[in-house]
Amino acid sequence: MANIQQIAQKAGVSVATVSRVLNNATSVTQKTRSKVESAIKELNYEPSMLGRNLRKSESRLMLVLLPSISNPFYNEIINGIQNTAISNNYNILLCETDSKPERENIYFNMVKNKLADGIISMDPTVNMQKLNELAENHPVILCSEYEEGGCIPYVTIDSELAAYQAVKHLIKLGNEKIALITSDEKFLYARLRRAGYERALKEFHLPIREEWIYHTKELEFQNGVQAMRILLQLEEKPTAVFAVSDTLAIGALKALNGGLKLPHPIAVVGIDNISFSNMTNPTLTTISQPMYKMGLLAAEMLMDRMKGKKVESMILDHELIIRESTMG
Amino acid sequence: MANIQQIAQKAGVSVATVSRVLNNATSVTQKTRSKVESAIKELNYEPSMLGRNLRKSESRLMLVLLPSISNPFYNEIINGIQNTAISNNYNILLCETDSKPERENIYFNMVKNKLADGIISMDPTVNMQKLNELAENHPVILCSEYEEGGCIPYVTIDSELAAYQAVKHLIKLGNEKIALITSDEKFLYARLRRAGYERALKEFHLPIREEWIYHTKELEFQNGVQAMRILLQLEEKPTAVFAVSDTLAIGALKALNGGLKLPHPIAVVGIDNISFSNMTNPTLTTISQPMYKMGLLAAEMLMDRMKGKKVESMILDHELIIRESTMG
DNA sequence: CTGAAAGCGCTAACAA
DNA sequence: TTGTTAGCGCTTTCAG
Repeated sequence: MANIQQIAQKAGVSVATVSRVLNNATSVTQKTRSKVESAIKELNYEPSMLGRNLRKSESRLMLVLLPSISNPFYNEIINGIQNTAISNNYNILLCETDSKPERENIYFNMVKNKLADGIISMDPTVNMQKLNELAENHPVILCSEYEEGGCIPYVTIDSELAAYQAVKHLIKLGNEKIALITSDEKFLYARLRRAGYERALKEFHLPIREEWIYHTKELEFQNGVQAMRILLQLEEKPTAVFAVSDTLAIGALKALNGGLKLPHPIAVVGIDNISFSNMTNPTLTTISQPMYKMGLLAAEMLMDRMKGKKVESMILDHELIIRESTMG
Repeated sequence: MANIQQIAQKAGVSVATVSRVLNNATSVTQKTRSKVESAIKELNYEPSMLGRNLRKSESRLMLVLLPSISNPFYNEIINGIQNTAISNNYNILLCETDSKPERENIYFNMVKNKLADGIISMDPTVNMQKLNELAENHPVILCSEYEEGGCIPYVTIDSELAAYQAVKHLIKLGNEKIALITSDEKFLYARLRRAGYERALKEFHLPIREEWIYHTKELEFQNGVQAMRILLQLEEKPTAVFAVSDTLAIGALKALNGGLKLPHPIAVVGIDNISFSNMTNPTLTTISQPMYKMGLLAAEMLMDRMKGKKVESMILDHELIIRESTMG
């Protein structure tokens, strides 16, 4: 592999001039430029980013932390991040933590080691203390999951309101026994969505019964299946279910169809509007999050941060999408 | 941020010694080591990978090219790649090309520019000519999609056989009118799967009718829905459908349920065994690919390549998973 | 066992 | 407009 020296020699100019050509500096005569360019072609030269990165002390890489790419919720967010990043000459490194602290540490170190310029975390399981420490010296943005009252800027939706609206929709349909399938309440979104669920129930004077609230360990389909099966074993069965993610809701739907015959179909609502939610049978009523926009904004915020600008947290709008799973 | 110089100064040793401590060289007395270590702690020092990478002329990053992460088929493969990479001190950079050549070029350049040490391509839309050129000077592995008779090592399954077995399964169930939903035949897997489909039909003296073969533009759910709708409009409707991916098959299933009443249910088989395939109603019969293993092997092959070893292409086993969509 | 020094490939300040 | 040169932070050879 040729280096900048060899190009300079071949073209009969200095390395500085080659560098100027490489970086489209204006102060190069067309004649010199051509000389350099033909030397580059001749030697099949590709400038090394390693040298440039060291010199400029940047990597133009941003890290995107997420627990697992198997949750399609992240797909569109990632698209948003990626498109924004690329158009700003950045690249993204997708980092699956699998909710393992060791993994997380690897990625934190990449930032500390200058191998990445900043980090967008979408991982609810992230170690907030460590992330806060990192954020003192490095650009960090939270996306979707965030810390209340924390100092890291975030972009998210109003989870409490979303849950409230989802449950209210179920109530308006005449349901009075509404179950909640949620995940571990160590996660803020789970606490907020539960709060929204309870607010709706209270507002309509409906009972909040612990046995109708099921906590899953993860957000995989199977967790939703499992949850629904348990709820169906109750003496007093719910007539409707609100799940805090589409993956759980889809699992619940699966447990419902082909299961025991019930006097009434059980209505189901999810959150996220993942693409698969329109392929289930029945199709899933859900709250749509502006995933692409969240990703786009998170990336913009990160880049502002990297430039040293201050950025404000944002809360985006969501929308109830009514489909077959709540149409009896 | 402290650098190695400052540590050396603080510890009263040379930078060489600090470097030795950093890299666990044996030839450092415990006493010197402690001095250095406490200096590191005191200054909160983190070694810069930028310097190391330049010096060693490696990035310990591998690129993973795929058309879109929204196809869950890639999830498990990526897990396999990632786990292998991490345990070898590598990181992966997921690269969505969106089937756009500009995107692809960005990633190829990262390898040329030394920003990445090698590349695993799972992108059927990849520009094979350019990839071959790249492979002359850089480590490249193909995963899933490959080039027949090409010189880039690959890991894949026997697509022709998989398709043959899927269709044979439909035939054994008594189906004689079997449609094929496939994608553009510029892709090798599409050609191979069609070949398997035709081999099975011929073997049982069943007709191959062009109107029962539908080509989709992409592999999204919606493409499958669309395809099935067209097939249902035919005068002579097929009684079974083989789709070359689970996403298409799931779309087909969706078009089928809630649609017009048919004398017999239409059987559907897919390929991939993505996690959704078990959540549809009915659940999907499919050919399971060993996705995790494919990813694992691809990563190992790439690392061997990066060490300069020769590697052999591999064809892995698949398996027919029978579920409700072919159980009438 | 430790230090001095060269150098990886590039950019940018300064000089000409 | 172009060249000279210092140096980004690290590893590694060679000497001691």
